[in-house]
Amino acid sequence: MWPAQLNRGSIAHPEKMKSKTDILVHFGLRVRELRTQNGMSQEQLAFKAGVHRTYIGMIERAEKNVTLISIEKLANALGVSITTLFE
Amino acid sequence: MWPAQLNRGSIAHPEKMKSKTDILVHFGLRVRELRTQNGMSQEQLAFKAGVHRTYIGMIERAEKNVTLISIEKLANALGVSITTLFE
DNA sequence: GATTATGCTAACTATAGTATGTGGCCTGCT
DNA sequence: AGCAGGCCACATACTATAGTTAGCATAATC
Repeated sequence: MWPAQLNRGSIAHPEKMKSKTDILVHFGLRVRELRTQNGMSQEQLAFKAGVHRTYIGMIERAEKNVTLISIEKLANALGVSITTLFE
Repeated sequence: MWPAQLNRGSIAHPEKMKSKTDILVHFGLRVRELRTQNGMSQEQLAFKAGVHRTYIGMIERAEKNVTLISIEKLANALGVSITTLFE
């Protein structure tokens, strides 16, 4: 269930609060889902993906707007294609 | 034809040259393909996606490592899902 | 020539990603 | 009870760069 399949602006946040964008939330949840399915800790995934260990947590908590190169690294570490990562 | 479907490291670049990562190259080409299919100029796509016009050119030339939020903006502006953008 | 579209340069602000360290929770063992 | 290990969240601070801006150059078409 991806943002593109939801109404736009389905999550309302006052401007004064730190916004958690839909796409980041869903991406983070998907990463966590696949990671735990693979029986990996955040640290193991971080090592395998070649990113910092704290960064995985930030991604899963939708705290960072991850870049395409990092998306690919995560997909590869999780053993899936990028499209699978967004399904 | 995506990097995940190719051998890793298929593009060899000397370290002294600025590296054009596979995923960025393919993403840029895909964006340009869909943009031109839609009959849009870079400026029109930029306006529709809510990014700067020069940035579209940089993306298409694989000069920038685009973030997830910008990927979503581009997908929406091109009228496709993110998975379609990576097919 | 003019117009449209794109490429390029330089500089800027905001933030992605890194790094280190601490603290809390849970589980299992003695 | 205490202890150790595993796991994760969080705070702080840093470097590299994403994305923006303004202006000029180039290319293609009429």
